[in-house]
Amino acid sequence: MNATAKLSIRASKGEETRSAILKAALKHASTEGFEAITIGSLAEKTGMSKSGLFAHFGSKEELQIATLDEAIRRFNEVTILPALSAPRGLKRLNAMCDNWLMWTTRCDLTGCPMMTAITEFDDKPGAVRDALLKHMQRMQDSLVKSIQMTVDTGEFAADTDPEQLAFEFFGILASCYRSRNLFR
Amino acid sequence: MNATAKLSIRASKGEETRSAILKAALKHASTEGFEAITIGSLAEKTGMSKSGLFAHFGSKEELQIATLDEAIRRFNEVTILPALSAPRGLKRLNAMCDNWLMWTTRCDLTGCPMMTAITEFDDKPGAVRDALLKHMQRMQDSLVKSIQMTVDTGEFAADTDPEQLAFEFFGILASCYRSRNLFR
DNA sequence: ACATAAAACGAACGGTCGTTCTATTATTGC
DNA sequence: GCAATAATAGAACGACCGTTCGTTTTATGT
Repeated sequence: MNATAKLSIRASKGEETRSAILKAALKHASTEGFEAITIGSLAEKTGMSKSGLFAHFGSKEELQIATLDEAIRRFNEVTILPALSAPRGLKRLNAMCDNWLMWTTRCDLTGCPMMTAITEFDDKPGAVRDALLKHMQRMQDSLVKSIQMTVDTGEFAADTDPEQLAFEFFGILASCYRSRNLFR
Repeated sequence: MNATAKLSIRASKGEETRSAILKAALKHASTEGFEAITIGSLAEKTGMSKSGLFAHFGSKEELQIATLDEAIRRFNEVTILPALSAPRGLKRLNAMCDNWLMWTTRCDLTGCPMMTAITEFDDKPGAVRDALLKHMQRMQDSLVKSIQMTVDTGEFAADTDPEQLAFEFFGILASCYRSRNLFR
């Protein structure tokens, strides 16, 4: 009779271990990459057997996609959602950017899994790349929308190109992450 | 009696095949990553045996470093060196930047091997990371030096921070490569 | 042309990979 | 509490990994 068992509504055992696996997988992917996720090492890290862990996903590709989904879920949780409580316009945009720069730290990750995923899969057609593209476009949309709102409130010049600004922001962000990890 | 045999000075057979291997390795690394270079697939691609290819490097790590060196060699060949024929200052900087954006295409590569290497090894201590760091700092130095010259000629404001500008340039460049590969 | 050295091969090694079975153990709904 | 069911374990698989070794082929210097 442990603490979680007392909760009236609780995830099934399977879902619990599944999310524990994904937590470990994400942590690994953020530093070593998604291709570096191996069933064996992940099983060892979670104290499971290879086959037991494998059964949750059915294939390595599915595991990679699930890990990518988990990354996005956590990203939204600590970056997009909290920013929505700030008023529309520059304040919200600022909050979003601040959260964005901090999100890996807040999720206890070393590198940014999205950046890693992009360089790993941008040239590799398949289901993982498709999922990645979908996620990236959603992220970009969130950013563009926030910029557009800041234009609408008059805090940004009316002739601002939200798409272009979002593009530049991505670049600076990439630079920050790169130099942070490469040069410490 | 083929064409190359007629040349009075010519690389030894070993050096020839070695550079052929590195050419294939670089092409592979640029799209799939340096960790994805396997002795077996590379041997097949070059029409050699695994052991014959392996003998040229002694270890996979040495092969990765040699491939990284080859990338830098080619980068300098098509980016830095040609720019030096332009007069110091803005013209040379411009030439350098133009070449930089085109270098992977000119070397018949799909992605940028340096960008790939960074995300693969920034968190992975070892000889490859050490070599990478050395190369990256040299690249950055070249850029900073060219910016400094442009300040010296008066074409950039005297209070320009070359380091900061170089940093931003790297970011924009990363964005260009990313969107080019991810969104085509 | 020939001795020597360099280069390339082929087979084998212990490991690890992702994946597939079957069997066992926990959890769940009634 | 007891079936039904989900979750996990264990062993084995073929494939490929990086690496070693002994042999054979090829290039080199004289």
